[in-house]
Amino acid sequence: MSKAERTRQFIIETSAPIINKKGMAGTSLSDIMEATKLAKGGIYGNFENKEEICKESFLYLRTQLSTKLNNAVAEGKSAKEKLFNLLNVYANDLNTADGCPILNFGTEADDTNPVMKEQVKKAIHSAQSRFFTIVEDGIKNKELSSAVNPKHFSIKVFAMIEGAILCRKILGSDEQMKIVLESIKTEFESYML
Amino acid sequence: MSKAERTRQFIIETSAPIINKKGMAGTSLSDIMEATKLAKGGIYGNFENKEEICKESFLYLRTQLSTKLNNAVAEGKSAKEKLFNLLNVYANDLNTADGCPILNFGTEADDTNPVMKEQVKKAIHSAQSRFFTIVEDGIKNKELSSAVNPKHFSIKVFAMIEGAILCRKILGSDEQMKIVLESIKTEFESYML
DNA sequence: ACAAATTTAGACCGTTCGGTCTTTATTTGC
DNA sequence: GCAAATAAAGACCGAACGGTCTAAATTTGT
Repeated sequence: MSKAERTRQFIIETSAPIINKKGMAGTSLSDIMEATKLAKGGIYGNFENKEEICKESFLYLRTQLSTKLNNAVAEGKSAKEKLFNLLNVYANDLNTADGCPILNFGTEADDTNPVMKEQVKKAIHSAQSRFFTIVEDGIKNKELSSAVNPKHFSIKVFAMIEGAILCRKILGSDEQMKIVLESIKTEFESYML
Repeated sequence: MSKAERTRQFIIETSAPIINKKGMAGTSLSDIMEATKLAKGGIYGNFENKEEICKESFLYLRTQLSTKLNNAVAEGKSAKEKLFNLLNVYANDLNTADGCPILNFGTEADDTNPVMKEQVKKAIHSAQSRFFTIVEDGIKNKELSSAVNPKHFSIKVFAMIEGAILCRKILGSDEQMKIVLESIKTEFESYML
């Protein structure tokens, strides 16, 4: 890893949480300079423009969270374990401490930034398919009733969790998140054979 | 209504959809000047600063949507009618064409603007209590089983809808919203006596 | 319709914005 | 350890930012 590559990575990792918090438009280059303790030259030697830093920051946050979620799933032996492990990652608010990147970047990009919007679109599909696969496999394994619709379930669950992340952030409490996750668990258990 | 009051209202109504789309940080005063065809003096004669325009714009959007939702509920005779009418407003994506203000302002304000955050907080509670009251009244009227928990139901439903609004915006399709709303209706019907 | 009061235009202000470029400092391969 | 290559510093740029203020235009009460 060359010096430049290390610096580039360092800039991304340092900027990502700031951009996630303050937004793309709300984060200025001086915010990034201050956080990285780098001068303009150090930044622009590694990135073409602010837009690129934002794009890479989203990709980084998405990968970070994705890895954590995938690992949680992988640790489960059964569909139930997989789903519950996955939900527990969302339950831990440190994992989306500054909010979910899908929510943050998505709401900002939807009307203004088609490139980012496309990235968020991929992220949504990937998050939903994580739930989908668990349920689908559960049905195949005869762990779950074939009456449950994996597509509908995954869409509902994803939507509910994103909404709950928003509520947690604004209300400053994870009470609602807990209620939502409990409800998902209960519904899932009702599908078990 | 004085001239100034009319102008002030005109500025709010013109700016609100722009700020809802582009965000508070992403909307510049020149955006507002261009949209209203007013010069700086016309704007700053009626508002102290950009922040105030943002605050009033959110309040306006919130009231607009709130009124539409409340009217829908009021038109229903039974709990079922009330809820279904309410959900149908969310189903019509024109009502949240630029996205839900709670989602848009909420995600931007959460880490940066405590005053706005507090406004969004109120909006969430008010939206949730709309669902809560319908269910609670339905139980009182013996229309719904007392087994259903109004608080949990309203939290779940609100979260799911907010998530679905995000998905509709990013995915550019209301398929998922339809699935979510149908699922809510089905669940509600299962509670009916 | 006219005078006083109010509202709006727009020139102006300092600041900050994103971005460039030359100079200096630091890595890197040998 | 030294020279060539690379990376970072920071002065500099024009544009755009939010906001002020005076002068002109318009509304208002009579």
